[in-house]
Amino acid sequence: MVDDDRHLRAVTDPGGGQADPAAELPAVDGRVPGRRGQATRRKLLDCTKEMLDQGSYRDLKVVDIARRAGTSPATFYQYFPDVEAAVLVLAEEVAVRATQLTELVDGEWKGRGGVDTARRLVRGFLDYWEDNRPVLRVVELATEEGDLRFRNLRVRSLNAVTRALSEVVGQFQRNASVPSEIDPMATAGVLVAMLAHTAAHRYGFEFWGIRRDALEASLSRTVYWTVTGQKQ
Amino acid sequence: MVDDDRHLRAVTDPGGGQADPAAELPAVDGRVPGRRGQATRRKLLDCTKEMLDQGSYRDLKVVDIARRAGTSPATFYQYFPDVEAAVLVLAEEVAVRATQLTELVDGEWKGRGGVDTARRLVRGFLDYWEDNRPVLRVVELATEEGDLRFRNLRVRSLNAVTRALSEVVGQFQRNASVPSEIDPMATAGVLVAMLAHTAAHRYGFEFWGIRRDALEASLSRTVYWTVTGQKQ
DNA sequence: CCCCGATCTGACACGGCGTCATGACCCTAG
DNA sequence: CTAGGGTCATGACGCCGTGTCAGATCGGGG
Repeated sequence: MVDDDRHLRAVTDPGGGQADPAAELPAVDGRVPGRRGQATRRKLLDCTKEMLDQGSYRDLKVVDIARRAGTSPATFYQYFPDVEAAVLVLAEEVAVRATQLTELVDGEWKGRGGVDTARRLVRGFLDYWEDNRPVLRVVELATEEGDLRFRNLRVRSLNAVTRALSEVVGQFQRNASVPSEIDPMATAGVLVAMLAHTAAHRYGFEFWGIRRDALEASLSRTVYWTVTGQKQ
Repeated sequence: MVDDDRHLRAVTDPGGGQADPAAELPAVDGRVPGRRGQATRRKLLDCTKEMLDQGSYRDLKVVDIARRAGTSPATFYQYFPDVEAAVLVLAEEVAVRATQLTELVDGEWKGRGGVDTARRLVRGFLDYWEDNRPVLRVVELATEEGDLRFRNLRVRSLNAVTRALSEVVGQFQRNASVPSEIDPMATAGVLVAMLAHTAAHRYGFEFWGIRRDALEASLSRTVYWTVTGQKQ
């Protein structure tokens, strides 16, 4: 109980390493690891990811990660307070890549080009999810379980796209194409929810014999209409 | 290892109790419990639900359920092979209530009435989720983790609504309101995904200051347009 | 080649899991 | 009302993963 502030210290006491905000200052027990330490830390992270690619989050044990990394469980705890913490770092890395989605919203939405923009956005979402499925699965999961760390992460990564989309909706609203009583942010949020959930459950759709083309088409159509308020 | 067929037996050997398909023949070790047994089983289920209402699924321990029910852990294992099994029964009960959603699709979709039908469907979804949030959370969770039992359950409950919606889309397609190259089932699936995900993350939306009214409005608008292919 | 901090790990206490054998309970036939 | 037999509950146990030490090991600068 006396040592209960270890994790806290790791967070509150940057130990002078705060200079580089990009490198998640990895906390051992308050110190910043050297070259060798960094390597093991990375190896542990990689192994965590590999395990996640294979089995479920629920069955992700520290022992297994350690074994796969060829170290002892104790070593794992040297770098992360628990499994969640390790996964959180992975999630952070994935969240950064979500910015690529925001860029897809920047494009022509008026007229025929709008359909293409919508389609590109849809493709981007499906691809992004495909590339990072295992980690995103956990983010979704942990968020739903009420974990604030993951929730904030999720909000941060989807916030940008949502705001961008909401912006576009707002334009078409001033245009009188979208009814004035509609809340642009709500609309954008709902669309993002649709994209995220569809992407997450894609293989569930294929189970019903629905191919990716058809999915893209339906999603694009709905996105385009909802955003622009216009028939394509 | 000789006894490894215990659970199997529970499933494959109805023991003559198959007459009532509504009563999930509860398996102890192959026998069907009597009055007292039924009672404890129910109590365990109820306590499981209560625990689920409070804490996360990950932290749901057999010990805690048993303690709350005022029995020993061993008793729990008399009725369920593991925690998942108990939750699955609860999920089954919730899934049955999903039929109420299908009924909401039956209604006038043409003209002004269609907007109301869409709105009622949206409301139904949000309410259904609100009423059964904790259990549905686990269904979503377990499905995403690849658990087939939960996945099938999820498919079964959402399948009905999706098919019904797809039916309506098909009508408007023959009407030439919806483009012929669109797959009705894909479209319906995408809409259901949107509704489910939005309902599941509703409190995430409120965090952004988006009220339920706005959410309903945006959802209804998108549903109506996508289904009917017509401006409201 | 030695030294010292950085890094790793064996050993341990703890707690939940799942499984028995056994005992308590209840109902009913005699 | 009481013994017998099935129903139900549980104490006790072995197993395994967690998280935490103290102490062993490593490896690069002096």
